[in-house]
Amino acid sequence: MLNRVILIGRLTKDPEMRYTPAGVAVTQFTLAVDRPFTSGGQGEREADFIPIVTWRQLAETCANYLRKGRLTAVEGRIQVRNYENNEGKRVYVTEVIADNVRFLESGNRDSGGSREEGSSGFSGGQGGNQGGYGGGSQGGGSRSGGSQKNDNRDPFSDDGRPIDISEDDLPF
Amino acid sequence: MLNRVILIGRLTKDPEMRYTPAGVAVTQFTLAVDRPFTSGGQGEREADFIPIVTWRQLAETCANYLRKGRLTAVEGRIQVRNYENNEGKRVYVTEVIADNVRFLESGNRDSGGSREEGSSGFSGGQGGNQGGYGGGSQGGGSRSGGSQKNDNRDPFSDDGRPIDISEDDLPF
Amino acid sequence: MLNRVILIGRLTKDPEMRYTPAGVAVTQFTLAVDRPFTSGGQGEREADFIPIVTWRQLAETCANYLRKGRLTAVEGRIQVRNYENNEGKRVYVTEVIADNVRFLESGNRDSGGSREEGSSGFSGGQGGNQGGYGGGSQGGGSRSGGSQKNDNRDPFSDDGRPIDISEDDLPF
Amino acid sequence: MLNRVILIGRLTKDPEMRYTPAGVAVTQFTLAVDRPFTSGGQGEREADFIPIVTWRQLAETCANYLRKGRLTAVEGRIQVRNYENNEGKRVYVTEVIADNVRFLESGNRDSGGSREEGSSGFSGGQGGNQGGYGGGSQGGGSRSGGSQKNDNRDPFSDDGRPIDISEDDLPF
DNA sequence: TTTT
DNA sequence: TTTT
Repeated sequence: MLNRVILIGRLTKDPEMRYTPAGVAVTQFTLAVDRPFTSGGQGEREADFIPIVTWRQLAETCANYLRKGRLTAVEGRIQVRNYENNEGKRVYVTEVIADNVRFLESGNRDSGGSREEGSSGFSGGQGGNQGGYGGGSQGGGSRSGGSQKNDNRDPFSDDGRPIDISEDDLPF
Repeated sequence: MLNRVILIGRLTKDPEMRYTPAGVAVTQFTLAVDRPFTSGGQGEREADFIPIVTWRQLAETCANYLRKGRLTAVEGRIQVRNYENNEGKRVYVTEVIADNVRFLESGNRDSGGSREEGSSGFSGGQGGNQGGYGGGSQGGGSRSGGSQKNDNRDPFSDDGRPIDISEDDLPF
Repeated sequence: MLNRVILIGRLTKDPEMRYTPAGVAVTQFTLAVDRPFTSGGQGEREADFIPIVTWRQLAETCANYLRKGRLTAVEGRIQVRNYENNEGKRVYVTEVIADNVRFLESGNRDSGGSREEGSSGFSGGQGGNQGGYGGGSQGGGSRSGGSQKNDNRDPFSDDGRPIDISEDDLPF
Repeated sequence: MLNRVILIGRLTKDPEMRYTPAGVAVTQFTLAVDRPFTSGGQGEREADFIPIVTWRQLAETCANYLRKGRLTAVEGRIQVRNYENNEGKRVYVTEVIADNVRFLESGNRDSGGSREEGSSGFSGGQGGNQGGYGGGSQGGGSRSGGSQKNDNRDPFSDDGRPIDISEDDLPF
C-alpha cells in the first residue's frame, strides 16, 4: 500500500554495476547508516549496513559518481526477495530499491589523487559545494525504473543460471 | 535536494476538482491530521489542517473516490508559493503536492444511504477490506504529474485573472 | 545518520508478544505491503512481507489491538542484525524497528463474532471509525523504546541459548 | 494520525535562537530545497523556502552549529498555526517542527577564515568527513521537545504582546 | 472555514 | 527577504 524509505549514510565500498541479459543497468551498493544511539557500556556507535539497488539511468549515474565512503541520501522502498539456495533452503534477501539518490559529497575534496577514490571517472558538474543530483523519479517525466516488474530478482546472483528476462518483460 | 512528506488524516470536506485553461485536472483538499500529543490542561487533541494538491490522473481519481471524513494517506512534497495580494502584500502559501494517495477507507461502509457521503459516485472495486489505490508515481511508468513545472500556481485563485498557462508549458 | 521507514500494509498473522528475561515486552509481526505495480504477464499484484519489531509499551499496545489482516501504518527504522547459525554460517536479518504504529482499522467491523479476529480483547476506545493510536515516540514524553540499545537481538530466536540481557543493560 | 517530513537543503541565513519567557530555547531557520525539476523555458531550477522550528536542546545545537549555506537534513512534522493579524485577518503559518537535524557539512571546509561563516565557534569533532549529529528524538531517552504542547505559538512574533506561557505549561 |  |  505504501512503502517509503529514506536513508542517509556512507558507501561501504565502490558501487558495482552490472547489466541484465536484456541490457538493463543495475547498480548495487551498501550504505552504512549510524544508529541514533550508542550501545554497550563504552558508548561505541553501531551502524546498520543496508543493501541498495538502483536500476537503469539512475544505476549508471550512481556507478559513475558514487564512491566508497561518500555521504549519500537514498529514497526508495523496501523489497524482500526470497529464493531457494543450493541446499534447498529458502533464503530471504531484503534490499532498498532506490528511486532517488542524492550525492551529498562530491568527489573533488582536495585533490583528485586520493588512492581510495579508485578509478573515479567523476568529473564535476554536480560536485563542488552543491549537493549533487542522482536523478530520481520525483520529478516530471523521467521513468526512473526503480520500481519495475523485473526488480525482484537478484542481479548479483552468480549462481550459474542465466537471468531469464526477455526483452518483452522490460518496461521500456 | 530532497523533500518528502507522508501524511495520514481525514478530509475536512469533499475534494474540489478544476481544470486549467490547458485542460489539466487539478484537485485540492485539506487533510486534518491529529497531532501526536494533547495540549492545554484538559487534554483536548488538536489537529493540523494541511492543504493537498494533486494533478492530472491522480487528481481525477481523488475527485472520484475521496469524500469528506475519509481516512487517507498522502505522499508528496512541500511546496511554498507566494504571490502579491490585492493590497500589494506578498502572501505565502504552503501546500503538499501529492504524487501518491491511498484511500484507507472505502465508500461502502454499510449501506450507500449515508447522507454524509454526499453525491459519492464511488462504487467499490478498490474499497471493501482492501486499502484502495489512488495511483501514485512510485510505480513504473505512470507519469503522475505531481511534480510538474506548472504546479507552482494556485489553480484555485478566483481572483479574476485568467490562469496564464500556455499549452507549451505543460509537460505532456 | 538518518534512517526512516513508513509502511502501510496488513498483518499476515496475529502479532506475537514475548518478554525478555529482564521483563521487557517485545512484539513481532509481519506486514504485507502490496507493491506499487503489477508484474508478470497476467497482472497479479505482488507484496513484500516485512518483519516489524516493537518494544515496551508500544509492544503491548500492538499485541492487544492488532490482529491478522488489519490495515496498519508503521513508522520506524531499518535494522540489520546478523548472527552465526548452527552450521557456522552468518545469517542476516532485516527488520523494521517501529516507534510509531497506527491502527487504521478497528476490531469492531460489524459484529464481534468473526472467527478470524481471534481472541481479540479489543474493546473500542480508539477503534470505531477513528484511526486508532498505537502510541509512538513522535509526541511528547513517551519513551517508546523503539530504538533502544537492546533492540539488536532477536527476541524470537528459540535456539536454546538464553537471552543475555542484564537489568543494567536496559534503558529504564 | 501520521505526519512525517524529511528535507535536505541549505540554510538561507544563519539560524536565530530565542528563549520563551519560561526559558525554553527555540531556534528558527529557513531551508532552501531545490525542486526536483526545472521550470520555465531556460531550465532554471527553483527552490522551496521552508521554515523550520526546533525546540530545547536541539534548538541550541542548531544555533551553535548551523550556518547560512550549510547542507542540512531535517526530520519533523508539518504544523499549521493561525493567528489574527493587526487588521483582524486570520493568517496561516506553516512550519516544519523538527525533531531530528543532521549537519551534512561541517564548518571547517578549508580554513576558518571565511567571513561568511560568521562567529561560528564550531570546531570539528562531528565535522570533517563524518556527517554531524544534531540530536534527534529517534534514539533512546532524549526528550527532544520537538513536539511539545507549546510549539503552537510563534516564538518570533515581535508584536508587543508577551508570550503567555506559564512554567506549568512547559513539558519539563 | 475544518476531520473523527 | 532567500541557499548552492
